[in-house]
Amino acid sequence: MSARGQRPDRVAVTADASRDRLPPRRDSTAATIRRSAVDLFFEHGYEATSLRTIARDVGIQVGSLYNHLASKESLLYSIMSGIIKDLLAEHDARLSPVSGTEERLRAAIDVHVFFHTARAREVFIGNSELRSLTPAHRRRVVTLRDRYEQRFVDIVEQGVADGTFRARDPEVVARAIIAVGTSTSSWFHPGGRLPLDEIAAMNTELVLNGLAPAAGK
Amino acid sequence: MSARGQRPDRVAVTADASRDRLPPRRDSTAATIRRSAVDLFFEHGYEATSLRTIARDVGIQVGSLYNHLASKESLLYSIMSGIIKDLLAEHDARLSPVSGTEERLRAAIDVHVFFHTARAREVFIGNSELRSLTPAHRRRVVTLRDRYEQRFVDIVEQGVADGTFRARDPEVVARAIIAVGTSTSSWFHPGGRLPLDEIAAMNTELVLNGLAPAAGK
Amino acid sequence: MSARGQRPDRVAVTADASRDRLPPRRDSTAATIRRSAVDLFFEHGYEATSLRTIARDVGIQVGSLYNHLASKESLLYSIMSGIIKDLLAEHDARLSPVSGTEERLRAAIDVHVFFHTARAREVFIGNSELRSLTPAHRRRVVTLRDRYEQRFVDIVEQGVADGTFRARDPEVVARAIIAVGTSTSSWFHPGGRLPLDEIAAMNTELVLNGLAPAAGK
Amino acid sequence: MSARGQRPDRVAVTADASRDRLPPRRDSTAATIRRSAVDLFFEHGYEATSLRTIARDVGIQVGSLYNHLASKESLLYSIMSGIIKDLLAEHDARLSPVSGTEERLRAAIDVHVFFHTARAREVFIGNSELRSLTPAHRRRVVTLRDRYEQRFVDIVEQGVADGTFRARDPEVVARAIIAVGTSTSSWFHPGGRLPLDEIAAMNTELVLNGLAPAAGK
DNA sequence: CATGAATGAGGCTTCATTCAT
DNA sequence: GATGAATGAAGCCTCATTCAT
Repeated sequence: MSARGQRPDRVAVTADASRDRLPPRRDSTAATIRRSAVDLFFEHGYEATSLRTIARDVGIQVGSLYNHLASKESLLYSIMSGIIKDLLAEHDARLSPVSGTEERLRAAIDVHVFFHTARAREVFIGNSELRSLTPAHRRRVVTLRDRYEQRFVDIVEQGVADGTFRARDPEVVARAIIAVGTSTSSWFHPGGRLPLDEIAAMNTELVLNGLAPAAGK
Repeated sequence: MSARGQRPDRVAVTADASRDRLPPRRDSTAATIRRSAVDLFFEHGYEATSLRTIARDVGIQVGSLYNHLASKESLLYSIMSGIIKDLLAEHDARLSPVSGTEERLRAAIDVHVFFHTARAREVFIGNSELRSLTPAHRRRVVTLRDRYEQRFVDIVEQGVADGTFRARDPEVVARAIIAVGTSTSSWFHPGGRLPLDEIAAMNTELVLNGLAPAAGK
Repeated sequence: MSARGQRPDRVAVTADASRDRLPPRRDSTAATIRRSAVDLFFEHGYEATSLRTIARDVGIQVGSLYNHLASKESLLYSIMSGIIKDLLAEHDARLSPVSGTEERLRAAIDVHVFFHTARAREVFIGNSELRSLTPAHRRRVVTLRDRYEQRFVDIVEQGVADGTFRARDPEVVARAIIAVGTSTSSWFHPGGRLPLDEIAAMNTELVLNGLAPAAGK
Repeated sequence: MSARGQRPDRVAVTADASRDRLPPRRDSTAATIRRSAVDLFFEHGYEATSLRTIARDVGIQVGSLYNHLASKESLLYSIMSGIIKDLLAEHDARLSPVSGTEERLRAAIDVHVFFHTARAREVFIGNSELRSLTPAHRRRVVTLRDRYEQRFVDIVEQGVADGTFRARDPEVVARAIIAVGTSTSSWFHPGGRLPLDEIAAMNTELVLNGLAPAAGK
């Protein structure tokens, strides 16, 4: 709960790596499009955002977009699958060296909150635009999301098994934990009344207390 | 935590009674439209739902819709403001006779979870379509939502004041509590592995334990 | 050119007689509709005026309009044929006692200008909405208009025959005279810089001078 | 009044040259749209003309129109402001070398009549569709029209000042002159009983006689 | 790679008209 | 006579997508 200050950037770094892969030249048009799309999908929603708007934001003509993407939906899919893959990668990278059950849950919540805040717009899209995906694409994204959720279930189950936690149903609890962290990203904004690491700490505390075996009624 | 079985219906009664009337015959066209809209907005989103689709679902011509509504947006607004008003009413009705702080929080979580599950589709719309409202309408809905959130903040603050709860920041905690309950409605479906009242109980337990003063570090 | 003050009302009286024919009871709904239609057709044009707007102006529902009219077009036709019939009647009533050629032209211009100003809105509609009539209705209105125009041609021809006027082509001149008077109604408004009878006098003077045989080059 | 035969073409040249080019082949789509719109607005009026109809006339899809115009109203505005600007330019070009007051009025009437006849459809639109313009656009067109009218007022005032004309009110007279010329365009059609230059001559004669100082009463 | 024009479908909304009550 | 709801057509405009240049 102490040295939390340096984490946000670490999170952000990994996250955006995918964006400028092999040729680290100046910003490719494709990357600019992706960034515009994230902003606009976040602000107005996928359905309410037209390719015209994206093109205007990027500074090219609508037709030119098709040199960089196959369809509007494929653009959404690439954003949605990208963000969840990044989240999984971040989670795994951060959790792999941690061993104690409680410490693992702390770390998991931590990554979750910071990632959701650092990349709030993409995460928001990831949570709200599932309906607009092709069935095939939707299935793939849902699979990734389930995989992430399972990470939390595993930790809670492990904790229940080794006596660290007390929980009637690890799945329900895992979802509650995720919801707490996710919801933070929807109202937190930098420069507000409280700094992010303090909010994260409170969330963690609430959850860990809630799971503490001694506290049972 | 005991006699929780009979509550769901009690909750649902106030608001959508018309929906589950026994003879599903003649209902006012306006009510049918509203019901169709709720279903379709929930399933495909407001932007992705066309009035054509609603009209087809209702069984009238598109133009005929305008005998019952002023615009597509006004339909959305009436749904969104309606659900939050119902929620507030339900909360107040259920909480008014309860006095102990912990009991009040229990009751609040209870109403929240059951309401969110009984009317999951409207609630979901209420949480995701703010962007599609007119600025004026958006402001009104946000005001109502803030009012509801404040109910939880008040309870937590009261609990902190009288020593029932321990919380560093009542606002953050209130939001976490709401998020836990709200999120349940997005994955729960009747007939699943667990009954709703059990899930609600687990959420309540998690939260109350999390706030228990004894559990402090 | 002297006692012109009493004429406007005389003109107006005949004109509106048709409106409240046999039962001089309180304003029939039909008359109210007609008056609203004249105002709205004048201000926004026939095509741009919806029956909804007329109904709102009258204070009834759209459907109720059909208790008083057969169709939107028939409403227009009744206005258009009514105004031209009134104009013809006015012209004939005023001209019948006048005998000298120049005096007859003076009187004709006079009636024309005052009628066009007293009932400017209907006249404007009569001049601009021919296109919106049914072919059959259009033919009838055009016939009436031609009949009115012929009144002026007759006077000019008579004047040319008896040496009062000099004109190469009476038809062209007659149309010019009518145009001068008609155009006045499109810019004149009571309370402006000049009173109507003075404007009419100037128009008459211009035309009579233009036709004076002595003035020929 | 002498060599008037060659003028019509001179008048028409400036503005609509493209319309009567010999090979009626490939024209820009934008120009084709404009031409269709002029024809259809003239024949049925702006409100009664749908973009559907224009598109069909041009031979493209309705949506494709929007590659060439911003809105239906902007199309109307471009036609209306274009015609009055052309008229002003034509007037100035033709009047600039003429010096005598009477000669200037002759020339002005001449240009007016021929322009109004050569481009009768656009002029008609310009005179009848003001109501359908945006307030801002309407203001701009009205300003241009006032400027044109002022040209005639100036000439008449000059004539009154130097004794060439006799007129009680130059503004009223100027409007009468314009009305005579404008009205001609509404009934004249080539191949009729009289050639255009003869009609124009008669109008000019009527007006000049009407203004002749000797003819005073 | 970018452009500009075309497509065809569909968006929300308004219209005149009809008709049972 | 008035009402309110229904119809079916049509209004203007925007959309994602394609393709020749």
